[in-house]
Amino acid sequence: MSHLIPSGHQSHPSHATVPTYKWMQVKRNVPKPTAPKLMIPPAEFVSQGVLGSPQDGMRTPTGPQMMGNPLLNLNNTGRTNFTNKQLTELEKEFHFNKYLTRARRIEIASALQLNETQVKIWFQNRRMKQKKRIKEGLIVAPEAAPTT
Amino acid sequence: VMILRSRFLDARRKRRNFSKQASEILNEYFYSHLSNPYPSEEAKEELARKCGITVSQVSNWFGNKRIRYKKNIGKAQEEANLYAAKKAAAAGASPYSLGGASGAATP
DNA sequence: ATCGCCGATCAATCATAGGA
DNA sequence: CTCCTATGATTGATCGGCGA
Repeated sequence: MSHLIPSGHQSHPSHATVPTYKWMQVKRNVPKPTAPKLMIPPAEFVSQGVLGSPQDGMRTPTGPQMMGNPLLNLNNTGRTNFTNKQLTELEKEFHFNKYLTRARRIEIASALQLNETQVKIWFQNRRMKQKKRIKEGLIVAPEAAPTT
Repeated sequence: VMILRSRFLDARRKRRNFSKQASEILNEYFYSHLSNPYPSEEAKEELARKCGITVSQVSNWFGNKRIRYKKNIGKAQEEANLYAAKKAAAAGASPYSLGGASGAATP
């Protein structure tokens, strides 16, 4: 307990201003402000994100920086908009294996035009999603699950 | 356009606002722990029971609350803060320990 | 030393509920 | 009923910690 005290302060002496705690200043290395152009070669449908967002912050570019594929459907915020085709394939693969091997990951990433990291992350998130669903009692439980 | 996609796939997105009382409980916890509004798993479970919602919903609520609070620092947020903080103190029935530590505005 | 996974969280967005 | 804001849920990606 020592890192949740307000930091600098700059509040106004008048009303009881609430101090600014660290969690309020947490900023993550959001992908990349993705710049200028927008291109959508295939008239494929993107799962979400079609609105235009204003404002965009600037974060330290030095980071995981996983992008490298110039032909990803990036959102103005830098977030990738997976196509239904990609999601369908990933979902299909997931039902086959909950975990991927390096080789399989490369195959899928290549086939779907995604980074290995994105495929890896997608599976990671997918596993967590399934775990959450099982936890909330929707869908069947794993298999050999000793309910005792 | 083909925005119809969601109609089926995201039907689950049928949202229902939490009860006024549940929101009250969540806000009370949030503002009384403003210095660190990250309830533990156990705390989330308790809040979930008291609010009659799931733990995931409690997590979603805090996640949204934190992000949205940050986006309003310097706005009516501080107002709501004082409001809730005082209210929580007055109620005095909340088993939550004041996490603030600092300020204590109780002259 | 490096890499994948987990658990939690972030941040942006979607879609709807509720109020003016 | 229409317009706009509040709010719950979803999800690609990040952060810190663990283990192999």
